[in-house]
Amino acid sequence: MNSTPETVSDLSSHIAANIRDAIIKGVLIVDERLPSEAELSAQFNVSRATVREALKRLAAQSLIRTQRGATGGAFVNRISFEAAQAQQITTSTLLLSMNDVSFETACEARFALERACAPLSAARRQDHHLDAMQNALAAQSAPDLSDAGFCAADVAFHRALVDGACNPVLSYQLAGAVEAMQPLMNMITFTAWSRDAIVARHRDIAAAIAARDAGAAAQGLSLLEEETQALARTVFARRSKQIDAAR
Amino acid sequence: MNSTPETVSDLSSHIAANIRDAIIKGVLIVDERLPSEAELSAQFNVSRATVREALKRLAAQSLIRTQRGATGGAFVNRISFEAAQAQQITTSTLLLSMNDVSFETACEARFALERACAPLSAARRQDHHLDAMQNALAAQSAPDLSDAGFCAADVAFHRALVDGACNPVLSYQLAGAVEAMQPLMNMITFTAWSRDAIVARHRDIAAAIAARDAGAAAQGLSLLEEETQALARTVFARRSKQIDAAR
DNA sequence: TGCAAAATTAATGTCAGACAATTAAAGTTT
DNA sequence: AAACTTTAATTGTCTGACATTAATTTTGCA
Repeated sequence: MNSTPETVSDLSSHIAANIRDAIIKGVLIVDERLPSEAELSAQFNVSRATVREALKRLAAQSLIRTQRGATGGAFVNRISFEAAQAQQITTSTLLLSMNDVSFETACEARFALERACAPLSAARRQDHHLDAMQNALAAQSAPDLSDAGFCAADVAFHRALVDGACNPVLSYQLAGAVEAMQPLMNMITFTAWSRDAIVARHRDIAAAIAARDAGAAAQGLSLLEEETQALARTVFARRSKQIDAAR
Repeated sequence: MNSTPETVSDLSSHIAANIRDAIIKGVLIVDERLPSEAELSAQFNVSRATVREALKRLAAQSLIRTQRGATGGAFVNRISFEAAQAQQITTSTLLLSMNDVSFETACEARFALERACAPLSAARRQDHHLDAMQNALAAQSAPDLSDAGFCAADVAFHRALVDGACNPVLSYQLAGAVEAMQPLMNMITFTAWSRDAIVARHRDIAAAIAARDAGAAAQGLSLLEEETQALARTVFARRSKQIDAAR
């Protein structure tokens, strides 16, 4: 129930934490208008500039939005899954790149989570999820596709798979895991041969989901994980050998 | 690779987005010092107050930290798993409470994700993970424990289970799912009988993890999910009946 | 009267300049 | 050499002003 500690002796942090807690506890409800900056500065006995810095902090977390004009002000924001996802992707991406998380670790986490979606997706997927998977497959099979394009289609495929579970919470959580992997995936150069292997796995997985076969889908994901890990090992091994040779 | 759109015509948003992109793209690296506020205001041709609002936005996302004093300034922050988790928990919690996500949906997502950790946890758990689970179990078995205390111990148990997978990315992702459920769980009043049932399941799961039996752990989690869902249905049904009666 | 234009008002967004607080480094004294 | 003092750089805060935006009210005219 407690939010970020924020024990720092910053007035603006303190005020931001104060308002944030009120929002989390439900004292301030969605679309409710906060007091104006002038009123807040009087309430907290600080200058307007300090209040504004606090409000900007909250705006950065999508907790509030502001409107100008006579009836404007700061309003408690209803966090959308979309906005939350965007934030989570930014955070997850930086987390992976800054903390030297190995490809192996990130990949393992991603596929473990995705396998968790497989049974639900097999049970509930709609036709449009299958269509989205087929479209992604078609895109991936296109010749003369850049590596970035291949990765983008890859993400689209897996997001369709996850969305098939028809559980927005699951989709939200997985978006972070899948998208944050992209910079790591982009480090890999996909040969024509490895692309074929991936597409073949995807085809199996799509068929399993279409046939509502949860076991086959999970197995397809496990195979794909193994192949992806093996591919990454090969690429990184070759790269480090080149580095050694260059010395 | 793109961050939050932020097409709004706010100078401070614009500047924040600018610096954020530089961090994401790696133009600014960890622990690098940004130009001073005075320099930034000169560079972007805005006042210092505007620059400060931009920096506060970034600080709210843990992208930078600031230090006062002669050699102080704003520094690119290495996002820690801990800080990222705290943010994610705040966001996830609000997401669930503001978007009227049903208990059922959230619960389903949580257990699906947890089952994904079970095989890894069974394979890799260390003794201290088992100890943490046993401690949580003991806490949950204590008589005269408040519902909030019971829920807190519940969270501790499941986090130990997840941490057993020894994959920081998984732990990070799951923390959001597990902790964000707490406010929903707190809506439930646990009878002595239902507590016993939950503790019994936990005991099974802990034993399965200790025995490195992935299948049994997953099965235990599935049973626990069923019972939790059933319990929630009962509680909510009784509550809505009371509301009807009060009319 | 009815309606369009103009004025008013209340709010956020931005600016400029000042001072306080903090901290590291340089200088001074013992 | 060690302890103290000064200095300089930087963030944190305050004040007051003006710009911009947008809803509301008033005014003017047909």
